Amino acid sequence: MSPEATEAPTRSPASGTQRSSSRLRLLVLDRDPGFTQVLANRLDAVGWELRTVSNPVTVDALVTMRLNALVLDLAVIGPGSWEYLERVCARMPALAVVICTGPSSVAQRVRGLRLGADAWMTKPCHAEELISVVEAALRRHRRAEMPELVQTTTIGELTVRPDLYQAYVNGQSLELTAREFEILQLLSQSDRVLRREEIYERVWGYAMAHGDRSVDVFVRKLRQKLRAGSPGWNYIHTHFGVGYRFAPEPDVEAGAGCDEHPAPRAGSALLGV
Amino acid sequence: MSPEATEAPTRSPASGTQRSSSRLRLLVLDRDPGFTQVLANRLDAVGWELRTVSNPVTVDALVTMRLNALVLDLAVIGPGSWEYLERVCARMPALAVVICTGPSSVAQRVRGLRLGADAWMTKPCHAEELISVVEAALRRHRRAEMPELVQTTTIGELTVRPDLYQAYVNGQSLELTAREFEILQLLSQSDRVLRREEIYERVWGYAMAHGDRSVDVFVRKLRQKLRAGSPGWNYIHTHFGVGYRFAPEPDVEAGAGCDEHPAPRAGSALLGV
DNA sequence: CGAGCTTGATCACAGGATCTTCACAAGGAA
DNA sequence: TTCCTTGTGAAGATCCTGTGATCAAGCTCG
Repeated sequence: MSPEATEAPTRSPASGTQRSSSRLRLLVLDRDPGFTQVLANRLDAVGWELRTVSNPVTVDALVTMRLNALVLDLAVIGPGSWEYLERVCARMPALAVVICTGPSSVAQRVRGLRLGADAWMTKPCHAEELISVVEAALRRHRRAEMPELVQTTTIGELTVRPDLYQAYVNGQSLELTAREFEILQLLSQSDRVLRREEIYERVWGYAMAHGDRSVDVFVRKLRQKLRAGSPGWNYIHTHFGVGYRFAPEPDVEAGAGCDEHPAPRAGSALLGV
Repeated sequence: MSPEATEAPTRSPASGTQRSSSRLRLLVLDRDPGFTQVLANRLDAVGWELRTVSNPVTVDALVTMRLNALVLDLAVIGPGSWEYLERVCARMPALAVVICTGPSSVAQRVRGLRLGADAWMTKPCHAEELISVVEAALRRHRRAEMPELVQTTTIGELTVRPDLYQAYVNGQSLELTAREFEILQLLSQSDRVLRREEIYERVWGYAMAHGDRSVDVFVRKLRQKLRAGSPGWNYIHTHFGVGYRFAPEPDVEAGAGCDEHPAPRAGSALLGV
């Protein structure tokens, strides 16, 4: 087989970005409690991680927060806000910055945008609109950073490389097919039991027909290849009547009595539907 | 054809490969002559290529224009403007879209942004501000594309020269056409598997139609020329069900004991939503 | 302004690789 | 035991990619 399929290239691609699949992190620098509260409620529903601060924050502090987006009221910064904005944008080019501040002149808005802000909203404004503006800005960023999101992970003897759409054991490719890889990746990313319907829907993209055994068949193929490449390990566990769970465990071949209940990870199953 | 620059294509596909050098192309769909005139004067000074149209334009027509940005007055489209906006954004994800229209409700603005617009300006507005908003939207793209080395690189026996828009082996030109070169450059710059849709979008500049085989055909032509110029090497690898990956590898033709190379397996994307 | 050449878009077909589907065996639950 | 769920193996249906050819559009050169 072709070398590339057989041996995992050594170079490490995905220079791990921090913002993996976690929730979007947004900081709001604003003093209006009412405004931030409304925003908080709305964002909570959307699932974003919101942090609100009403006093100036140093640029370095912002950096350590690993934000995805920043909503800034220039009034909070006061004089020197232009320099501040410029430094923030220069320091974190990948950060989505939305200025949300009181009445301003055209010249001011132009200046803000030229310094690196992605959008300018004038207060008072509707929370929903602000959110969609932030979303629009993030959409661009995400598109730009897509390639960075792939991160190779290693669990047990297994190495999953999304950039190559392949899994390896000791640098040896498992020769997974597209679908097999997707399922393995999905399973390896969650440490809970996944129902067949869930797996099917997330991999195939649409609802599973009643009685469809595709997932079972693929799990079998996966186990086959995993066993071949990494004998002595058990990766995919069956939860009778529920689905499958991924967790690397050395085979307790010999009489070791208790083989059961392998570490009930947090948030075990979802229980019956 | 001359080995060197097939003359930098007027504009660049989204790949931004050479976008940096060519003028930005902007289309304004608006009926206000005064407004567009002011804009024209201003943009002329900035060096952008502006085109103004006061009647609806089909999405396909927009695609052929190879735009960088679009400023749209929804009033020009009339009923069905939402669908229009949606189709435009879906078809050209890399296009910067700014809605510049009359008075609107919060709900309308939110809807527009959610459908894919990058920004929303309310008329009447200042030309200078509109320009800076368009710039802000474009900035993201360019930033994403900046990292591209306008620098010649050599991999395997292959030398890619963006400055000449051509690839060489032993100083011998491969006589690639513009599009062939763009694809080769894109592939050679990333060391991961690229899905066809991704390749298409970054080279052609808009979304790939379902079932389009263009990428395959070009890859075939590329392989042909690569094989002709650099026999004994394998550059583009197929990942069944996923796409292609670039990696120079000497052909392990002869009886080397090792088995065949049945195309590197690979998993497919994480489903594209 | 037209002939001739180049480039890019589509098709149809062939050979494989991958998925689905089945029927049956094996393992759990009651 | 008896019913239901899951593991297995295999065959046929599908889907995917490589390839060669055709056609339209754009450009160059007379």
